[in-house]
Amino acid sequence: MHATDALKISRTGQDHEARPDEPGQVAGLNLSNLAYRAISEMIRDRRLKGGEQIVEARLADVLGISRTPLREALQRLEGEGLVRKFANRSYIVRAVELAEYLQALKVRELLEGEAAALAVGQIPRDLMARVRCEIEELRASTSYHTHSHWQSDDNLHGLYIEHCSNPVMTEFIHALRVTTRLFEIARLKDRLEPDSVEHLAILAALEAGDAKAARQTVVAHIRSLKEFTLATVR
Amino acid sequence: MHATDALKISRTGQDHEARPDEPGQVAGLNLSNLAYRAISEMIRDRRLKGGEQIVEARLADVLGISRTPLREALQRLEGEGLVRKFANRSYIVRAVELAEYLQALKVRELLEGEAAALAVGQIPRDLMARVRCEIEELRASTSYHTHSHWQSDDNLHGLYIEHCSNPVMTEFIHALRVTTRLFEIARLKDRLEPDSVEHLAILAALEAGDAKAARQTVVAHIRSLKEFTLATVR
DNA sequence: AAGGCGTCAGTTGCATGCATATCGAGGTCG
DNA sequence: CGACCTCGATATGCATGCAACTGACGCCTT
Repeated sequence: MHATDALKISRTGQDHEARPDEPGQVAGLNLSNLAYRAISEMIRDRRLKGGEQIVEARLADVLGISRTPLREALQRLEGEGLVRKFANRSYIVRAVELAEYLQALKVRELLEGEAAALAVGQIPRDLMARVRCEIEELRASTSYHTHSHWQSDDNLHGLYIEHCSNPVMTEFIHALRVTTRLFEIARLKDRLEPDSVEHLAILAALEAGDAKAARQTVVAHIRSLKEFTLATVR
Repeated sequence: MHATDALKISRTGQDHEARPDEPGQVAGLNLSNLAYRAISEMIRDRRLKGGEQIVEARLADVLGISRTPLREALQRLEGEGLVRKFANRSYIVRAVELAEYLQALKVRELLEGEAAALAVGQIPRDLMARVRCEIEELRASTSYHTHSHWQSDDNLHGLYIEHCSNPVMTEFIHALRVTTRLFEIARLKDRLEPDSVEHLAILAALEAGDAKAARQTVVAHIRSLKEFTLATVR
């Protein structure tokens, strides 16, 4: 009847009896919020797959909370576009199809290109050095883990996304990247080598302080991603 | 203790677009949704001002519903960024400051320019003709109404935003336009004449099928808006 | 006079219970 | 045999009640 407690969310990190005087309430740590984060993560990790139906009572039980905060979390996710609801039916985890993926890549090309150009000269050198190390380690590694692939990807793109001096642009690019990541790329592993090469090219342009090259390498990278997808899909 | 019923939302209204199995149907007509739409409109119409605190019980009473669906609506709005909440305090209507406004305009410049170029040749001529009429009527009118100013603005920009063949781009531009509209422009009325002129220039480029000119006139229009704001602010 | 503490009103957080809508299985009638 | 109706299992929609938290005010102590 009861799900294992492993997935349950909790304010305390452990089970019962919340400690009321723990600070760190910047984000707000109520059940709605925790559920929001948990579900958000489940979707990104594909523990909830695109198109899957969400049954409130069951998910609430899995998370160990009642339906009320769960529903609030789902509404928030709907506002962000991670789930949708039709008529009076269940929530559905958003599924990104090829067409939408390509459309989002097109927009990313525009925005990320601009962000890269704007970020030139704004990025701490040690940060770039660290990301370079990460890419090289990943490339040299004998084992492959999806998670570290995505992480390195986030870190590289984050370099210019976070330092373009335009928080609105930063936010929108993040949203776009969520969309593209929801599209399940077959044979993602085959992207490791081209990703690494292209990422290093972007890094070189950023380190050289060459705005034109930064924009151009980023645009080329995103186009390469599009070509790869089109090639593997057909 | 009861508010006047004037503002209350209701299912029974003439909302007759409730086709049972229309494919695009996302809305659903439950109280959460109605509250969502009502509040969304209140924010856009500035009946709820930026920075204003939202007291759940009171707003629920005004809308004639209980707190539960109201809270769900607020969560959704938070996902969309129209309201924010700090720690365990009340929701606050989002206030867009000058800096964010300018950042959003910068992004709009990029995206709307591209959208206009993409939309060339895709827009029904009669639609363009109608928008042209509207602009000319508005310009010639002796009275000024904020609402029709915004409406004409929406219609003109909508021409290319809706017909750029990239729904993802469409959606993001819409979100950006919500952000910029939340910024209260002082002396908006003084924008009527420049808006009209610039809108007609955009229209001419679209009608002529000149993609380069379309992008350029749109970019110029948005830059003009920025200049105007900077001039009136100081 | 200044700082600590209790109290209270106002507010949000959440579980619960009941009303209502949906879907499918199986029976009925044309 | 198929269209339609019924009924029950399963879902979602929402109001309500109560617990917990917050901020303000005033009293008490020092």
